Amino acid sequence: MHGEVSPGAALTLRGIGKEFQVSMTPAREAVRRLVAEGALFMSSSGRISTPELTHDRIEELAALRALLEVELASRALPRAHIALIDRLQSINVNVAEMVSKRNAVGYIRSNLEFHRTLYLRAQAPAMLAMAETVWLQLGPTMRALYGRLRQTEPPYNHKLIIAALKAGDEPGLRLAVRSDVTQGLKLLAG
Amino acid sequence: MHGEVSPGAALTLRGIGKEFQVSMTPAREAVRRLVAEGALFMSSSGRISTPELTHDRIEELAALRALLEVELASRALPRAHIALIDRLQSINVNVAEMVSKRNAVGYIRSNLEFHRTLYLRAQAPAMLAMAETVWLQLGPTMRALYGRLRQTEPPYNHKLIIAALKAGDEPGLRLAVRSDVTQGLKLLAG
DNA sequence: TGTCCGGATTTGTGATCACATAGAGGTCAT
DNA sequence: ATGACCTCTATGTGATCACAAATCCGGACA
Repeated sequence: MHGEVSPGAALTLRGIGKEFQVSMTPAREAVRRLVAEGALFMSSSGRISTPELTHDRIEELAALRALLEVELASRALPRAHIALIDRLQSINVNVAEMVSKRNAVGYIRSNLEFHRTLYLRAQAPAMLAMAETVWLQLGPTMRALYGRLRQTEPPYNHKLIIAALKAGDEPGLRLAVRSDVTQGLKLLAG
Repeated sequence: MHGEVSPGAALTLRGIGKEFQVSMTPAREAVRRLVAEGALFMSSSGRISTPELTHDRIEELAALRALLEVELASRALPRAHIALIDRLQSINVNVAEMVSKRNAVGYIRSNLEFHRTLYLRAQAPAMLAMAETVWLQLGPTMRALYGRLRQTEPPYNHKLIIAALKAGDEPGLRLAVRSDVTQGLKLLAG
């Protein structure tokens, strides 16, 4: 999810087992789960690798993010008190810091933390789980994306999101979330 | 997915293995996958059962269905040729037949086939997979729902869907799909 | 009659093994 | 130099086992 693994990287059950000091069995179960969630790809012969997404697939996943996350944000809005907004702002400082440090994994991690913190307020666990599944599928690809980020791109859309939350502006919030989710991925899919 | 198993039913790895003439290992992997997809519930001690959904969760899953399936239908609309519509109508005959026979599993199966056939045209595999995951989560609960169906409820919304497809009427299609997806589950969640 | 305790049984977990097959890498003929 | 072929290693699969823990079922007791 955090882009620590490159797209197309090959994995083996024995290798995973060794890495985490367990036998093949737990490694297999973890892999099966991740395959079910779309986080890993299993070839017809059973070989395991990180998926290499086509442009079409990236666009589709971006559309899914927009669909789900706009709804989650919208549901979180009426419950977003000042404490939440403060917390989002503090996470946003981290995001900016990671951008300036050009730390791709840190950027993705804190960016997703920003979104998750907001969506947790939506009280919609199944919907949040689906959004996280999409993040998982995009993980390896996102890293490739943020490698191309301009040097010190500020999380501008995040500021729009916070402003809309403060103002209780639902249309504005929906638009800001949609932009935030879509813009980076659009660049990559193009 | 088809409601063949009741909500809250307990399953064991050895039992599943015996049922399908395999050892525990493949049963475990299948179960892990289904747990990952939300189709099965695993207690903190690892016991496996079909989930018993709360009303809130049912409402949330219904909202997810609406969100995803409206989008899928909308994307399928421009590609819906007459052959597809014919096929939907023939599936719809099956749906009506299952309703009149009060065959719950058959009803669910053919109803989902109707939706899947339409959504396949959307050319959005990730989105369809997510919709199917929701169906999977609702499976056991849906059966309980359709047990309460009125005797010969015709698939009225399906006819609206077909009419909207024929007319190329996107707003009408979105509304019809939303109603079809929501109405039954609303009854159950209430 | 209801409650609590204790042993027997069920159940999931992780490890290990034999096996079939897919890839990788080298060899040889053209 | 290139492509076909072949061998050998790497890899996933399914089965089985030992083990720990949870659950269940009786019985004893209040």
